[in-house]
Amino acid sequence: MDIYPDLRREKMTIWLRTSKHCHKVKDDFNSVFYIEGAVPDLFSNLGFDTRRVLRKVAPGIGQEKEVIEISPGRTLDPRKYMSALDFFEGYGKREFYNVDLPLDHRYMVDRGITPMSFVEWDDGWKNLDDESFPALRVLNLDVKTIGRREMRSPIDHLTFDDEKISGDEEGILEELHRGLKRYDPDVIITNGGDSFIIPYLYYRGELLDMELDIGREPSLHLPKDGSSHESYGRVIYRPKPQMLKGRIHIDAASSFMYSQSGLEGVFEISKLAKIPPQKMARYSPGRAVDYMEIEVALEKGYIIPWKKNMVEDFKSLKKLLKADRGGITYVPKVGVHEGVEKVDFASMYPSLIVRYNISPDTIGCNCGDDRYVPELGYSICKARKGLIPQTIEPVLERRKRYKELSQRDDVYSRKAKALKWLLVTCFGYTGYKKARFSKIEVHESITAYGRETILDAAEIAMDMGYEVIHGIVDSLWLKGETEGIPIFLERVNHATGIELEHEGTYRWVVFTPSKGDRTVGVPTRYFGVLDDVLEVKGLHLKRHDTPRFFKEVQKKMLDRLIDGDFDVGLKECLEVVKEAHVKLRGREVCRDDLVFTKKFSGRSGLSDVSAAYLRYKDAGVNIHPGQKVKYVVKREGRKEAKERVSTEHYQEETYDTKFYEKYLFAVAEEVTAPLGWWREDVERWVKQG
DNA sequence: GCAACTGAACTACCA
DNA sequence: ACTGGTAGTTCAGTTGCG
Repeated sequence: MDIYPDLRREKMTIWLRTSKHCHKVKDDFNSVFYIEGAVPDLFSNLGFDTRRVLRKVAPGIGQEKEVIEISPGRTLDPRKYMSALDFFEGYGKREFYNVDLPLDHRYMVDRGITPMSFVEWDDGWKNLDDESFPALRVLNLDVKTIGRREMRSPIDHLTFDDEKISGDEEGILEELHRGLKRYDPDVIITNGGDSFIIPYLYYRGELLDMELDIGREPSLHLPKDGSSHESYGRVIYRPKPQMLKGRIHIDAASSFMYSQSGLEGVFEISKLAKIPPQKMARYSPGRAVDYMEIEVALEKGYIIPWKKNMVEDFKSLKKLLKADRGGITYVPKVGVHEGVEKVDFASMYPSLIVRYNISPDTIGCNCGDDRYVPELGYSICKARKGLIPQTIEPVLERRKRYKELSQRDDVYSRKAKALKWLLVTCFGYTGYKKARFSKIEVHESITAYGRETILDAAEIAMDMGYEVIHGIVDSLWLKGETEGIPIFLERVNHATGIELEHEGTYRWVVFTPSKGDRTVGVPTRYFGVLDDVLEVKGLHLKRHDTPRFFKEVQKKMLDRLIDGDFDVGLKECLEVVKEAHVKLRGREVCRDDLVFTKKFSGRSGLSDVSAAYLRYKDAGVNIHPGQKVKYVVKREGRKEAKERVSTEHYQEETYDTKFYEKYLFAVAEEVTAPLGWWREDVERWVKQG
């Protein structure tokens, strides 16, 4: 169930679930690795077996290379020895291979087992090859504190699934202990367990001198800050993971996969990528892609060089020099369109990767049996299947199967969604400079084929008499007959080899104008009624930083337009704005409905966000870069944080009506402008009428 | 000395 | 620690005017 290397005893620990009990087994794993050059004394002194071998280096095209294979004969993390070697010999003196591969993953690859699967253990593994997941007991655990959610506040009550546990603190914790013993859950789901709940419960237990085990074995859960890191100018905050032993703790608040695709999604990816579920819950889809590519590389007999950390990050300079282009974006025609069809390519980039065999080990091959990438002219091998296509192809097939099954069973739609994230990320990963098998030419080639594919589709559409209203990357908006779409799809599928799908028919669709040039449409902001369902993209309503009040105003406005009568609908929209305006002016809006939620990067100078950060700090709450802050604007532009914004820690009800009024008209304009009513028109109407 | 302008920084969404 | 493309707001420094 959960597998981790126990380095002290140098064994792998595996948790197994039978119908009745949970068992722990231990196994040895010889973590073989490779180095360049002569055998260092260090390794012979340690008693490691060494021999010279020939191996291919991933993800290269090239010949085999002579390296030394080192067999420690036991479970150990080779990286420890690498740093020792670096210390004696000087940094970067030789290449290392297979040293930074996750041990639990390697173990499973080696033994042919996967997490969340049926196996037999008899001092060795037998995989029983069953696609279903075992039945596990799942517990939802939550805690409510007396006062603020912090370590020093006592427990008010616990929620143990639907059961509320209250009373004095000692009683509550004893009841929790008994509950865990009795129910013996395999999975514990929390919301904020990493950042708070788990270390908090252990801390409260400690204060009362009580023994508390939330896992099946004791483990340490000290309260500790998480870490912030930066990627492509974005700061991301991760709380310290609180991993249980023998149980799977999933914190919904720090699990992208769980929030996107539920428990089944996490298990699905865990199984596919051979990552213990407790870890997978906290990993990004990119990590899963990395693991899957490692497995394929190992299967192909490659040795994998150690990807050391990049030394410098010349981001701006690199960006300037970079010729890499992304997907196609059209400039849509502003305003209302009727009789529009939406079509899009199913998993376009992954399908292109497979169809054209785009991979770091196939590009620039020039073996004679290759094809050439449009615009760029790179050669790609047709003869040998590449590492990336080999990784993706089964995922594509599996997702297709799940999508078909998802009509009948929600479980499959969740699994399909998890796989979708894997596929999307797989493309991004090819252009990510820190990724193990990234290669910029691969990324360029995928987008080049992508542009060619959608342009082909647009051309076929125009040949068939459709007007191309809009297009982004892999989607097209076409004005014309619904009846012709099936034939159109067929022609495109035939011409491009990538599956185009009919997303639906719009009753109407509206593209919003750019603020800079009111005659020009914006590619990623539109709304409409697609197959009788309101579809909204990119508007304030869809932004998580928009205060609730304005989301509701915009939603109400859009609801008035659904039936497609824009004369009546527009007037009703204006009424909605007017009502909201009166409320704002009269200070009748609840403070909580005016809260902005924005990410604090730690860089911004004198901004609302940094003012909010200062106010959190004053209240004794330290916000890390990458975390979000919530605030209400008290007085726009003031220098003093206290004057400028308020946060939840203070009883301050006041807000800047002028500022929020402006915001209201910006939100309203987004809906009315494409219908001919600009901000000043709305403002005039609201204030006079 | 202050308003107006401008570019960089920041935050967010779409595919 | 996935990508490029894009919008729109705000910050902070510079320019222009009186």
